Amino acid sequence: MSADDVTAMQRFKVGELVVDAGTPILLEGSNSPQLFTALHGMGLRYRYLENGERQVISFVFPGDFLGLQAGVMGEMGHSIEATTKMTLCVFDRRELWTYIKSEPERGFELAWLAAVEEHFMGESLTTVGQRTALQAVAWAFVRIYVRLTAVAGADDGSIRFPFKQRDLADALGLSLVHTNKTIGILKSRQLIGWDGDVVQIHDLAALAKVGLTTTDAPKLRPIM
Amino acid sequence: MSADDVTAMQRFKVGELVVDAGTPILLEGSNSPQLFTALHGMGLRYRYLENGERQVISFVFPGDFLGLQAGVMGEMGHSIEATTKMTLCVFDRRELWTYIKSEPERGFELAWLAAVEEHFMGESLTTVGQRTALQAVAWAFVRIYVRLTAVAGADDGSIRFPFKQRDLADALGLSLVHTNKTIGILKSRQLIGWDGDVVQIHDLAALAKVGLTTTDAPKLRPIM
DNA sequence: CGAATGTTTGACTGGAGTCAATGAGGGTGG
DNA sequence: CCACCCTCATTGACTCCAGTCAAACATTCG
Repeated sequence: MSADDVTAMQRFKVGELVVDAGTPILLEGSNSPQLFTALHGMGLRYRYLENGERQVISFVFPGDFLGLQAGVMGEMGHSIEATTKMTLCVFDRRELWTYIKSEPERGFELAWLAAVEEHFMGESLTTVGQRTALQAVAWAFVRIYVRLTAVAGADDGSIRFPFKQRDLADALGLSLVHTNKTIGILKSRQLIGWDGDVVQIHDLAALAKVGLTTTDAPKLRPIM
Repeated sequence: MSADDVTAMQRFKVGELVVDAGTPILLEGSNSPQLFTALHGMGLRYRYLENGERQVISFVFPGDFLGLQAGVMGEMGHSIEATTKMTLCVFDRRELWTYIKSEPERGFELAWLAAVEEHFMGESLTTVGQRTALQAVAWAFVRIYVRLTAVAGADDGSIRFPFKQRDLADALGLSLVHTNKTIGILKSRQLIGWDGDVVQIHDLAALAKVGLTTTDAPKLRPIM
């Protein structure tokens, strides 16, 4: 964003919110008056099925915009919860309209955000549907690593990943047990390490090969 | 859309395009100068994996907007192909910018379109990841039936569905053989019929129950 | 020290994939 | 008109990946 954009965002901004780990931020079906940008910490987007299973839609990392669906459609299609303590930049939904009217370009940016989310979701859909557990887990680590290092910059082969194996399993549509065993395979092959909330990527290229993906960072800027 | 909106769309519209069955409309990675709205006919959104597997992202029905990602992000994340002969309403991408500037509300509508697509994709993700073949297939028929009858109106329990079992299998991430057997179960239970390109929904409520879903039509209007 | 949470392993089962073959239509050219 | 081919639907046999059940560890916490 340009300095101009930042100024506009500042006017739009209402305040900052700090939530503890485990706090629900947005609920499926809700029409929250607030929208957020994640500044620090990490979280989860998820939905529950009728049978009690949980599907993790995606992980929330710093820089992600939260509540787009509520802001645009009036209702969230999934819930969002803080996994660690999180700092959120808060926007008022009523101001969103004002914000868009101030510059037509704002509306375009909003659409761009939505399109990016859709893009990632399409990629997830492909992975969950068509790959073996080993491929899916490897794919997930590559995507997470690329996403985190793209923003944080620091690229020493390790990332902070404060999630549980249960979360990864639910994200990939795999059982906890099988996810654990699959992670074990990647560990034994010296491709990754995972201890507590630190994940180490020992061989990104090899991991990408296993996950049938590339290490390309996604396009991050609108083209207009 | 209001009459006003339609007028604005008309100015934006470049022309109509008729494509034969099997014609690629938008390709993954491409930056098409044109955007489309499907007027008649049906198609498929899909991606190919490195190993040659195809994942069908969604079916394209009349009323769907095509090329949003290319228009906003500058690159499609998936390909779109006509399954039947299709009539498309064509828009020029360069005009999209002009269109948005004409009324800030336009940008919002664009974001709304993207959010709706994302919403559906999130639902698909949940289904593909966590359900048995029987649940997934039942879910798919319910969603397709609800979507088609919501627009076409005519609701006599049967819909035109010009796709192959292969397409449905790729959409759900199932093998062709297993999809076929699963369809056989639904047929034997008198829940559906499928002959050629006509699918009959004999018992929508029961089907929804099997698919762990509801028969609710999605919200179709922005709230601002 | 128990209680709670999360990771790791093993044994067993079953749903879904793969391979393979048979039908069932629809086109087409001899 | 019919043999041939091609696509798609259907069915059976077999295999295996991943789910489920169950139990043992490892940590943290009150």
